[in-house]
Amino acid sequence: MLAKTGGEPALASSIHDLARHLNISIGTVSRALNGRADVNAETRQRVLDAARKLNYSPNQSGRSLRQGATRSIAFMLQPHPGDQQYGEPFFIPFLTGLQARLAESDLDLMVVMGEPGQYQPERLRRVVETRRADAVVLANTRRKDDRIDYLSKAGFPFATLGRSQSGGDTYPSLDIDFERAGDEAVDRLVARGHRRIAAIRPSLDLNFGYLFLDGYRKALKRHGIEVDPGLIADGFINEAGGYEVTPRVMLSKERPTAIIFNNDAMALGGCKALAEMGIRPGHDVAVIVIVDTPLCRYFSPALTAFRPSLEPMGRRLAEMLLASLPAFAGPEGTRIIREVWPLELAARESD
Amino acid sequence: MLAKTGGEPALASSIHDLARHLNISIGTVSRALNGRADVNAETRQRVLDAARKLNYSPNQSGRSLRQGATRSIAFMLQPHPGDQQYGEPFFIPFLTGLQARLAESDLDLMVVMGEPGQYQPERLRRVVETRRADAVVLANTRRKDDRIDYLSKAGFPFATLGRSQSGGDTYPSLDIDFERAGDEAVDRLVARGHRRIAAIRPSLDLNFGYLFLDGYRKALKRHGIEVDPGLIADGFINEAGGYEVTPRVMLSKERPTAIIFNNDAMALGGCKALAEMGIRPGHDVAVIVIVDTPLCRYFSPALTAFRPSLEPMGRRLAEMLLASLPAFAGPEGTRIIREVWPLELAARESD
DNA sequence: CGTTTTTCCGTAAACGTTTACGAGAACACA
DNA sequence: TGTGTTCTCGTAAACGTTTACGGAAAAACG
Repeated sequence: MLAKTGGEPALASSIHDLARHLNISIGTVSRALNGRADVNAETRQRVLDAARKLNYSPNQSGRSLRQGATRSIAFMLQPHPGDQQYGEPFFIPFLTGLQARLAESDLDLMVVMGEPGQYQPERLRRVVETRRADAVVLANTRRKDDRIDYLSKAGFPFATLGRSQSGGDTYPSLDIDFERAGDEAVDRLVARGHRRIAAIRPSLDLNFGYLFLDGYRKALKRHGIEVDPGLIADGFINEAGGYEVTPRVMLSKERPTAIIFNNDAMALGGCKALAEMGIRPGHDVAVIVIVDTPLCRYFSPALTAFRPSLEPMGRRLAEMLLASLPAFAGPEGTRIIREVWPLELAARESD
Repeated sequence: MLAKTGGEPALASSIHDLARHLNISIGTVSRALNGRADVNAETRQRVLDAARKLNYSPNQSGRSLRQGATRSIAFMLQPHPGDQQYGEPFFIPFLTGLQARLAESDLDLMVVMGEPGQYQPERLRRVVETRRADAVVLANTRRKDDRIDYLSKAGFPFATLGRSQSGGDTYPSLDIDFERAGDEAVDRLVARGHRRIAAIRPSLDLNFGYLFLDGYRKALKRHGIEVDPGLIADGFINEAGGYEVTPRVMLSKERPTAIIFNNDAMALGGCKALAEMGIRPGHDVAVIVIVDTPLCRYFSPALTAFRPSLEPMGRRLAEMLLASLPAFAGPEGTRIIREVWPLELAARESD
């Protein structure tokens, strides 16, 4: 058994303490606290005052047990594996928005760490089975995603940042329009005279890698440019991956004049490789990054990138998740919403 | 009230279901599950089998309520404020280690988001008062830290990554030896012939900024170099901060030949500023970064940096926290441990 | 065979809430 | 004054666990 939080009176006060202190029943105290109608105005005020004075706040375990709901939402943070892998700064603003919207509905956000590199539902299973959260938010969705399969089979409510082929259309999802971003990136490069455009994306089954490539291919086709498999490369989704794989496309028989990176970390690694080959991004080869981070802006040369609005997306996904929960759904009942948001181009120096 | 997780039989089974199914009392079921001695071996096996078959796992709310402990530890992730601020990739490997060690003691890690930029204990208060966690881990400790004051006054168990002047010596803490890193950075630069060495650190009250500067000053003094206030600058702890503040030291009356950055994001912004001034890191000015990230390694030129071992630190701080909790303390009772870990130099191209 | 010990299990209380139910008091209305 | 309605509150059960206690049966011992 862990340390009880009792001992210091300031924290230990329960609804019973309030009742005893006021010479009133616990039922009345609870009703007063919860704003029920059947309690005298003066009594309610006395309860509220006493609650403040005794520093009362409800024990969440007791409340959860009684209500069958924890009033907390879990976000699964899934680090990529590998040495010195610092993971996903990407998610901080998203989480900020998510948290903000949940707080408005008096819900807590808890982030659970996934096993680095393991996209299996083990950590998730723990949350679900011990009922630590009422719903889950997933990110880094894969094309075929075990976590989604698990959650839908278990009938546990969830929403995802990113689409997947798993689970059907049974859950809310919000995604960035990677397809359009890939398309527009090609458009932009072609308009600037490029015909040999390389694409570098993560090798994992991450769904956005496929979406990006779809857009890339579609745009090339529209411009009558044949897709050269030698200009498409998959690498591990970090700096090392970009570093390793970029030379491969640059040593293609006909060297590309532009590269689109599907990930900022890969772009950094890729630019490092370019530098070692004596190739200057922005001069000798154009570079566009699909998801912007501060790195892109402060790199030299500053990298042209497509930027999502992560904080609003966090808010929005929370909204969509709540709309899918029976307890929160508005008049029109439980709705499953799926949205795809465009990215905004941040034109800088590298293309 | 939120969606009950009941409905799908696979998830809803309680200890009562097991008891009914086996024609046995719930007390016996609980004892069997918890490995108590006073239960027949055959009975235990039957219970275990049934638990697996009915996919039983204990309801954490019920358990927490009864035991007065949640078996979960909260980590407070405190984002920096500001537009497009992607926060703290730094913490992912640390959290991985923390989580791993906690899991070994069957404890869950939950990350709670702090209000961006607000180092006040509001979000913490919520966790503490509703007893959602049994202890807290803090990072980004400030010199004077309201969160630490709050937790110690409340008598709530916690540990910190990073030291502080608040709260006395009453809590376990693990810190990086920023002082020594600052010292060694100067040492290294002096050995390479530098005498005018700038220091750029975060302007917030973050404690490590002070420790770093202490080491910097001490080393300069040892080498008989007078501290030039014009070579020390504080900026906001992100790329923009480094970008803004670096020109200031470079335009000092006598230009520095080396810069030590106390933060990788600030270093990135700083190098951007240098590039715009036509100053090449590694050629025209030496650059050392105190806390290494993949960015440092893949930047061009690769930035010499001091690297902490974050994952082991996470494990270690979990260990220290557990040792301070009465319920986990070993035979020697409750111990408060404070440790400071050295950094390892990753010598690269920029100095 | 009687007594003591051990083994095993059931009973019930407790953790802190919320809430259905009912009852007493006050009030309105005739 | 009698009856019905409205306010306000207390009672008690329930959520799913764990655990102190006691008792019955079995085993050990003389």
